[in-house]
Amino acid sequence: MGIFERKEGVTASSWIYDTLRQDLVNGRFTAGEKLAISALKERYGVGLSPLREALNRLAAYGLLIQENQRGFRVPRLARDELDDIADMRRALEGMALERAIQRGDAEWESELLAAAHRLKRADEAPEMEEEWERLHMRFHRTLVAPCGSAWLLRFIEQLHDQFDRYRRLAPGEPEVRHVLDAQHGELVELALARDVKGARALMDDHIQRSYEVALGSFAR
Amino acid sequence: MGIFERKEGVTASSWIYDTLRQDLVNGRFTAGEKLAISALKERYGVGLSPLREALNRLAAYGLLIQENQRGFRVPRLARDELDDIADMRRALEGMALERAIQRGDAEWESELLAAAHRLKRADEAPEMEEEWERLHMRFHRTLVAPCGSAWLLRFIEQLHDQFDRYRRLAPGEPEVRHVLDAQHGELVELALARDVKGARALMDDHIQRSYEVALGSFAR
DNA sequence: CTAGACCAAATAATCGATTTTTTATCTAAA
DNA sequence: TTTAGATAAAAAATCGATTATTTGGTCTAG
Repeated sequence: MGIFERKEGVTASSWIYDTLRQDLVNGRFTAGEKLAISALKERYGVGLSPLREALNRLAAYGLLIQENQRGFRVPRLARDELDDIADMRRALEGMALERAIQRGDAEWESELLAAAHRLKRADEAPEMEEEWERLHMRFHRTLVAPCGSAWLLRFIEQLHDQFDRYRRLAPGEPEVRHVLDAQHGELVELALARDVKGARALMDDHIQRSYEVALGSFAR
Repeated sequence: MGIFERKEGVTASSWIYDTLRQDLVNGRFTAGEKLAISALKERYGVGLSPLREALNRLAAYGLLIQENQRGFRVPRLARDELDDIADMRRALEGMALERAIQRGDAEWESELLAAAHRLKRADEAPEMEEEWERLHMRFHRTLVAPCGSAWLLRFIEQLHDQFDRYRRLAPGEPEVRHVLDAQHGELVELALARDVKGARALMDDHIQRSYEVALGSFAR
C-alpha cells in the first residue's frame, strides 16, 4: 500500500474557502462591505452550495460576519480590535515561543534555520510579495511549532490572519521593515541559544513594531 | 423606530447549528463516529443544505473534523488533548480573570453576584441538569466578561465547549462537585475584593479539579 | 413634509435532483 | 490464501430551481 495517497482531494468548497480566505486577508474586499453572493458566484465561477459552505466556515473562523437572513459582511477594521489582536498575539505567541524553546529538539533547530534562511532571501526580492508572505507566515509558524499545544497554535494562526488584514492594508515602511526583517534572524539566534527571556522580549518588540506598522491602515 | 428588533430570525441553518453544537458538547454522539449526513437529515428533520452549512461551521469551530470527499467525523477523545485544553483554559481564563478584576465596574459586580446566586440555587436542584449547565457556563462567562478582549473571550468559550465534551462524559463525583460549587462563591468574593493573585490561584485550582473530574471520561 | 403601509425587486435560504467520489464486494490470477 | 482489478452500492458534493425574507421605492393619511 502506497504512502502517498494523502494528496487530499480538493473540493469546490475547500478551494473557494482557501481562495476567499486569502483574498479576505489580503484586503481584496472592502472592510464593512456586504458580500453579494451571486456576484461571488460569477467572480469565482463556483456554485451556490460550495460557496455558501465556504462563507459559513469563514464566518465561524472570524473572517466574515454572518447575519441571519441578511447574508455575510466583511468585518470592519477598528483600532480597538487591532489593539486587541496585537495584545493577544503578544500574550499567546510569547507563551508559545517560551514553550517551544523549552521543548524544541534538534530537528526543530534545523527547520527553523531553514525557514529563516528562505525568508531572508525573500526579503531581498521585493518583487515576490506573495512568496514573502508565505515564507513569513511559515517562519513564525515554525518558530512556535513545538510549543506542545495544538490549540495554542490554532489560536495564533487565527490571530495572524486577523492581524494581517490590517498589516497588508497599511502603507509599507521600508525602515521599520528592515528592522523587522533583522529581528527574524535574531529570534532564531535567541531560540537556538535557548534564551527564553530574551526571545520573549524580542518577540514582544517584534509584534509591537508590526502593530505600529499595521496602525498605518487607518491613515487617511 | 423600536429598539427590540434584534430578535434575530432563526434560520434552519442556525437552528441545526445550535442544536448539533449542544448535542456534540453533551456527548450525544460517539467520539470518533462518522456522521451519516442523510441520517442526521432524518433525525433532525432538516434539509441537506442547512445541515451541511451547519456541519461546515462546526468543523471550523473545532467540534467536528471535516475530510474532503469523506464527510464529517466527531473528534476522538484523547488524554493528550484534554491536557492541552485544560492547560489552555488555565492560561487564558487566568489571564482574562486578572484583567476582568482590574477593569470590571460596579455593574459587573452586581451581575456577578446575580449569576453566582442563580448558579448556587441550581446546585441544590440536581434534577435540572440542563439548567445548571446553562447557569454554570453563564457564571464563568460573566466572571471574565470585562477582560476587555473579545478574542480572548471567544477562545475561552471555544475551550469550554471542548472541555465539556470530556467533563459531561465523566461520571459524577459528588465530593469534588461540592468543592467546585463552593469555589464559585469564593471566586466571587476574591473578585469583589479585587484580589487578583488570590483569584488566579483559585481559578487555577478550580480548573485543575475540574480537569481531574473530566479525566474520568477515560474510566474503563 | 413625514411616518407608516404597501408593493415590487433583490437577495437569502432552502429544497430536490444530479453528478462525482469513495467504500464495499466480488472475482480471477499469483 | 493473498492481491489486484472491476464493479455495484453508498455517500459526499454540487447544481438548478423554488421559497421565504429583506430592501427600497412609492403612495397616502395626518
